[in-house]
Amino acid sequence: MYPDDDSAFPGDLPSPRISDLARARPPAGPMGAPDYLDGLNPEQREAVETTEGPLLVLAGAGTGKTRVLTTRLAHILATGRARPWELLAVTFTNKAAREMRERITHIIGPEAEGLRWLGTFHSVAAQILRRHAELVGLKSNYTIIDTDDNERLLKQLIEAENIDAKRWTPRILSQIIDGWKNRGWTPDRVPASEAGEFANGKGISLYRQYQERLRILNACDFGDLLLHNISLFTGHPDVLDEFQRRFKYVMVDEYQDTNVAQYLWLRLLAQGRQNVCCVGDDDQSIYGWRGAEVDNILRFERDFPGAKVVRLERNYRSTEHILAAASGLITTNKGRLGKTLWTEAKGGEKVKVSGVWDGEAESRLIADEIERAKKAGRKYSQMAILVRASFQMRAFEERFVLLQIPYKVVGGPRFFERAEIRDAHAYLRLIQSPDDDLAFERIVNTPKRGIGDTSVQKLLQIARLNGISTVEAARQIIGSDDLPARTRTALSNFIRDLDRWRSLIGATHHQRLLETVLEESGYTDALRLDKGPTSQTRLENLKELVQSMGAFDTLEAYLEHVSLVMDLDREATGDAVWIMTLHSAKGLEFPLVFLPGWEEGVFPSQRSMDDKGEKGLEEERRLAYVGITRAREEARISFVANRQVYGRWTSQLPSRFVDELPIAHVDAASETGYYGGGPGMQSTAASRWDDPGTSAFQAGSSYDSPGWKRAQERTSGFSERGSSWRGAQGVRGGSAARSAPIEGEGRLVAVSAPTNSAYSRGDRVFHVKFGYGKVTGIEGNKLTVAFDKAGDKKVIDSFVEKA
DNA sequence: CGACCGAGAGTTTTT
DNA sequence: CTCTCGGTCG
Repeated sequence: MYPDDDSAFPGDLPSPRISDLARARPPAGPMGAPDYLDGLNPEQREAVETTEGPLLVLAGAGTGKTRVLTTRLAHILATGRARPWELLAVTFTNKAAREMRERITHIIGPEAEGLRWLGTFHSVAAQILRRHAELVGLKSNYTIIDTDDNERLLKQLIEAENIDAKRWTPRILSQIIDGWKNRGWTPDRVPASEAGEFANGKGISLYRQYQERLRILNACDFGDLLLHNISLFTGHPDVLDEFQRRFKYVMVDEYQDTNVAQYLWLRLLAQGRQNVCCVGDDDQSIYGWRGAEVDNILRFERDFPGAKVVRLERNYRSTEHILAAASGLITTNKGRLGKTLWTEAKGGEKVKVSGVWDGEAESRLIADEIERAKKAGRKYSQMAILVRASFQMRAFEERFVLLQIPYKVVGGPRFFERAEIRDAHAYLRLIQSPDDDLAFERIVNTPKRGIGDTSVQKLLQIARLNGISTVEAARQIIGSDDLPARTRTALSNFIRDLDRWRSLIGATHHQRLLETVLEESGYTDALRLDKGPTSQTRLENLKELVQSMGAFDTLEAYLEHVSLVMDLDREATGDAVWIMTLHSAKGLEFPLVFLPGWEEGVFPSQRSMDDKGEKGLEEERRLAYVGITRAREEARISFVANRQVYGRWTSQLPSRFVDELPIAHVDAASETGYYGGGPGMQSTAASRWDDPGTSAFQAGSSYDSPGWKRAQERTSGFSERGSSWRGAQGVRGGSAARSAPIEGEGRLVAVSAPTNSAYSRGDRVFHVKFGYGKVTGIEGNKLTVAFDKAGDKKVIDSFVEKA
């Protein structure tokens, strides 16, 4: 897992102790302590003031993590322990880095501008690599390629190997290679056991070829930034030493999301002085699927002997019920470092759980609640719908359009990933550096100018054979008779245009330059003629792109920026409900949060469980934890009995996570009539939520009460045995007698008794969505029915009636 | 070169 | 179901 754990690294370097610490006096507040320490709780303050030696800050959701991080940085600067350029502070996203910089500026003023090494892992690594690129076989003006270029490159390699590119797609290979890079493996380090991952063992060889192509192109992908840094440090101890000395203090945000390569990188840099502070929350590790290793945080104390661990457990965000519901849920996970969040915000609303008939009813329910909340004085922007997967968003969007509720979808295709933006960038890149072959390939025939694929292939071949750039190959071929005259003319015109545009650099402002290029190349004209539904938006995107370039002095500066910061601050839109995935909600908070789709297979996602088993399930559970803890005042969970997935109706079971919520902090909302979704279902007699005496989590009870312990010991999912949801539905189908509440381990549990089902095999039944069918199997209150039209389905008996 | 058709897929997202 | 991709035909 951790390659060459110790052997690959140079031995510990002398760690010079800073003897003249803290001579400078920080600005003093009324109590004699510096102002910025005011209002920190004791744990936060300890984390801030523990500047020397390794420190792990376990910061639960809403415990003031960012505040600690920024105050700590400010404290180190204010006490004169280090100068801004001697601090290394890494985050995962540009947004986090920006926010941190802003907040530090707020505390210490303009001195924060000197924090050159505050940034994302990738931007810091890119800076380091620029200085020493030649030591890993690159030039310092190397380009950073995006996933698009990456896949196109791989496609060429796959095809050159005569591998079936349908079975073994560039995307799959790209992901495999990325996974290897995330684990810190260069081609010669990939273990043989991984060889079978792609096209019968051709993966490693393709990886090697890919790296070779990148080197020739003087380019790297995102993973390379870290990997090249690691090779640089391990291969050149003097360079490592330089950076170890430079970085007096190292700080890492969201440590639970680091992958192995990032971990190795950090460990190399922090090894010298040992002044490393990692902040994270193992319970919020939700990026395992892209290489994050929770292990990194779990093993911190082993990697840095003598490490101090500070737990931030006081939550400032959510009310007691929300916190308790989330905490109860997450305790089902094993292998946690363990935290017990608490709050002074007692009471508040319980977490509301509602079950409804289908997706449409769910969107109707949530839209209604949003309107009601709006009437009660909440702003739309205080409410958010957090879904597991983006396909769930549509139902809400449709409903909102109908009711004219303003909403804003976060995520989706990002600005810099749109084709038209990439095309524009490719033009700029090619104008800037004529040997950017990837850019050339991208736009040589965009818009269509009569240079087809065959011609391009020929150009590539010539370029490869002669070791020249594709543009150079094009120049040569124009003078030959190797291509049809028409194509040569087109190519010649294109090259002529490129040269002309290039001559404008410096003379013309880069904003104007891009406009000229887009006009003269025919790009905008082609878009204007395009009658597709998106062409208008694309034109607007291009305008916005031109706009965004204004913030940069030169074209070069702009291009350097976009390759690393694939993110654009869009102007804030007005008051609107947020719709986003749980993943993109991490780090955010809202007074009112809706969590729809809590059904087995949707959330937890079937695929996560299939692919990663128990580990995948635990990550899903952490995602649920993240979801609930986004809520400040109210969290509303919902699930449906029937859902249309890819046009097929499927009957759904409530998520096991619903069952894992501690009863005392949950409200089944049966009194409001939601819990059944229809008339006659308002008062669900035997909902397990209603019983007050069974909770391990009652107000005032401590987490180590006997009931709590029992809840922790409970292992298997409740929905295996039946759930109150079915019990609730039972009322409708007249099958209440079949679902009897029983007392089990201190919990009131509705379990179906399999013996007395109202149906038997062979019965003809009718289902509202599926139509007529015949019962072929009975399992508790779940029936297997062979429907005449819809085929075999598992349904809950209360959803069918005798035909 | 462009328009049309059929097959296949179809979490989560950053840099 | 809906979208994207690739292939084929005119």
